[in-house]
Parts: sequence; structure tokens; C-alpha cells
Amino acid sequence: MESTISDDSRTLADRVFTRLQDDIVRGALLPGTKLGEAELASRYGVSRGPLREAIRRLESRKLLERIPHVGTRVASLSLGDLIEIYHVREALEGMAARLAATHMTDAEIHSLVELLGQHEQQQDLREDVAYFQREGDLDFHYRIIQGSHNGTLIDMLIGGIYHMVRMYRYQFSTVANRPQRALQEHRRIAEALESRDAEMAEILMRRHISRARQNIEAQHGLGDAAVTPAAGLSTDTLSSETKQGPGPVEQSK
Amino acid sequence: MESTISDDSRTLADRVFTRLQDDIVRGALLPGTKLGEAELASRYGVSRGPLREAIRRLESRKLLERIPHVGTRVASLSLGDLIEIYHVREALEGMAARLAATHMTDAEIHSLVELLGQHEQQQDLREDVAYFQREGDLDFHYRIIQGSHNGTLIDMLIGGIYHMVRMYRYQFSTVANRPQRALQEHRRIAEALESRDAEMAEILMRRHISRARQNIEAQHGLGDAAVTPAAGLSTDTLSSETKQGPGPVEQSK
DNA sequence: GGGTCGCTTATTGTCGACAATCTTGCCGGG
DNA sequence: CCCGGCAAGATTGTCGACAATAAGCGACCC
Repeated sequence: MESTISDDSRTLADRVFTRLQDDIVRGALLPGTKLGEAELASRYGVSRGPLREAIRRLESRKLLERIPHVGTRVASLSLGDLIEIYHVREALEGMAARLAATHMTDAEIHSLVELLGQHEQQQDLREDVAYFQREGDLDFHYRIIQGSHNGTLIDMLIGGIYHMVRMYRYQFSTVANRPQRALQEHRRIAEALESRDAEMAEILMRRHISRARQNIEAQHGLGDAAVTPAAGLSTDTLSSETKQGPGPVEQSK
Repeated sequence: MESTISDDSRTLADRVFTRLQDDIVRGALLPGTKLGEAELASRYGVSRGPLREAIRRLESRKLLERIPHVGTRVASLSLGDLIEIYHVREALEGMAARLAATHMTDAEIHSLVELLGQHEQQQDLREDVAYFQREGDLDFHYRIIQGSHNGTLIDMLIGGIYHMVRMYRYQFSTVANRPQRALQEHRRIAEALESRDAEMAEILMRRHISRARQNIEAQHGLGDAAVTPAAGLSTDTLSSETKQGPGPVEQSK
């Protein structure tokens, strides 16, 4: 329940794992970039030992692609991969919503409704709601997943899929171009949860995610000029590639 | 078919990862066993470096539990965990069956039906069908999952969940006490696939897994005396130096 | 002139040693 | 007698160096 792990309490390998994952997800490291171990080690100020352990874990989470004796590079999602992920999300989060309708506590549901209220306020107040809406959307889904109270499901979604979804959003800087509607759908789902209607919650959640997927498909289907990753990887020479900003690694919140 | 990556082509860390995973899944290492890095390293004939990388990957797969600065131990599934897993399987494999109904090739379906024929023969011929049925069951589900042609789904099921299910089966040496019925259900599912009935395939698969779960719940609800773990350590090719005492694994606590 | 072989070099894989941390047993005090 | 602190031992975490493998490049042969 409490996830405020102080940054220096855990082991070094765990920290570099978190930082690296964050840099990948936030788009600081563009997909396809080759990651030299020596370079990364010096960048994060650790030795190659802990770094390699972190790499193996990121590899398990499909955030890194590794070829033995060749190297490691940031995983690049194709559109097909993303569609696949959304199909799985539909099944899994639908299930999460169904479970949440019966397993969430009243306090959790109340808190969720409050969160929705905040989202609506932000929706009204700001024009540039993309970022907030984006994170808010994640937060909404995040809470319902937690509300399922199914540890396996939570691990799979939070630890396995959500990082990829977030990576995608930052990668293509997806504009939440249907925030109003998404918010409405969120509201409906919350209402189903409030009335403890499990079947309705599942159906609404599946629809919600299905629409998001269709939205992505349409967006990329008629104009994928806006999704050019701007990162031709193919045969990049090593290193010295992603040199952006003076602060290569930003510290998180 | 089995000409997969030859054992010496991959890196050492990959090999010890496979071996360790196999030993865990097959029950050679009992759940809860404390794994000392030095001991494991000498057992597998590698240094602690590659071993630690393998450990991190197994940890990501929830097959090992690690506490920083304390140690690593084999994950022990509670009954609740297993039930959770089966619920997720119901959603995920139901989806896999639905996708398989439309995405499997005719050749794949034909091969699946042939596999079922073999299972029925074994069913008729042998009394001690537990092992074959067990693996056969896995094989059947395995093929349908592959037949979904959804890479994300496949990774999640094969790479994430199935090892845990297999571990459980070996752990409690679960007797497939309803092989006849399970086989019938498999047959029905295959028929649905043959007629390309996606909805029917999903429903049948969900029922099939749900029944398996209910079977487990009942079995453990009234008597769990039949949980005798049979141990057998695998000693093949890697480093001929594997000291394997009569009691190599110590139960902690 | 094109292709292939061998060398160079950089990067990954592996190893052994050192340092930090936890556990355990013991001692003293309450 | 029980509890807390302290020291010794063991185990994990981290580091730097060495070895093995693959990519790049140039020369040589056909």
C-alpha cells in the first residue's frame, strides 16, 4: 500500500533499474537506441555489475531487447504490438473492473469518485489538459486494477503492461484527443462500481478500452505521418547518439 | 522441432537461468528453500555474476522471492495465489481460444486434432496417465495460446503464468483426477476451433479452466493429504562438478 | 573489380576479490 | 528470567580486470 521507497534505502541495482525504466518510459531514451553498458554505467554512476542486473529485469519486462554478444537496445513498439497490448488490456482490465465491483472497499470507491471530480475540474480549467488527462487516465485505471485485489492480475497489468502503454504515450506524444468522452466513460464505470454491478463494470471497461484502441487505429490508419518516431535506428553507429539536454537523467518526483 | 538453441550457443547466464527455472518448476528445489548464491554458483559451475543475472530474471517471473541483503528463496504459491492465477488464466486463455478460432491456420488445427488423438490413445492404453495427461494438457493449452497469434498474450501466458502452473503441479504432484472429462472438454474446444466458432471456443475454454479451478478448490478444501512432493535433482551436462548430497536443500524456518 | 579471408578493435560475458549489510549468538543489565 | 545491545560470522552487494565473441576494415586472391 505504501510505495514511498526512499531512494537510497534499496540496493544500487534496484535504483538503476528504476531510473533506467523511467528514462525509457518517459522517452528520454528513444526506442531503438543502442545502449552501451560502459556508457550507461558511467552515466548512472554505477559499475557494470548492477547495471547488467537491471538490464536483465528490463529485458524481462519487454522494455529492452537484447541480443547476446551484440548489445541491448530500447524496445520499439510497432503499431501492431500496441494493438495487441490493447486487446490484452481489454480482457484483463475488464476482468479487473468486474472484480473491483465486488472487492473494492467503500472507501476506495469514494476516493475514486473524488479523483474523477478532480479530473473534471482540470478538464474545465485548463486547455492543455493533455498531460494531466494522460496521467489521470492512468491513475484511474491504476486504481481500478488495484481494486481488483487480485495480486497476479495487478502484477501483470501494473508491472508488465502499463509501462509499455506509458512508453507508447510518451513516444508518440499521443494527444488525448477525446478527453471529454473518456472522462464520461470513466464516470459511467465509477457509477457501475458504486452500484456494485460487476457485469456492467466489465462491459463498460471493455468498451472504454476498445474505443481507445479504435481511436489509435484510426489515428494511425489515416495519417501515420504524425507518428514518425524520428529515430531511424537500423545501422546507427554506437553511442553518442542520444545526447540531449545537459541533464541526461532527471530525478523523479 | 526440438532443434532450438543448442545448449552451448547461448550465454552462460542464459543457461543457468534455464537450468534454475527447470529445477524450480520440476520441484527439485522445494518452495521456501533459501538459495545461497555461493552454493548455487558452485552447483551450476558458474560464477556469481551470471547467477545473479539469472536470479533477477527468475525474480521478475515470480519464481523467486528476493529480499535485499537477506537472500533469495524459491517462491511458494499459496492456494490463494493459485486461485488467482486460474482466474487470470480463465480470462486470458478464453481470449486466446477466441483469437485462435479465427487466427489459427488449418494446418495448426489439424495438428491439434491429431494431438488430441494421441492423448486419447494414451488415455486408453495406460493406467499411469498422470504424467502424460499432465504434460499433454499443458501441450494442448500451449498450442491454442500459440494459435492466438498475439505475441503479447503468448508472452504473458507462456513466459509468465505457465511456469507457475507447472511448478504447482509438480509441487503438489497433482493427480489429474478428471482426465476423462478434461479430454472431452479439450475435444469440444477443438471442435469449436474447427468450425471457427470464436465465441463458442472462448466459452468452452473459460468453462474448462473454471472447472479445473473448482476442482482444485474442492480438492484442497476437503483434504490436502496427497501433497507429497517427489524430489529429483537434475544433473546433466553443465559442469560435471555438482555435489549432490542426500539432503542438499535445507528447509528454512 | 568484386568477393572473401584474416586482423584489429571495441563491446559484451565472466570471474575473483573487497566492502556493506544482515543474522546469530553471547554478555550484561534490569 | 527476560530483554536489549554488541561483536563475530556469514552472506549479499559492488567493483575492477581479464577473456571471449562479434562487428568493422583492410588487404589479398580470383
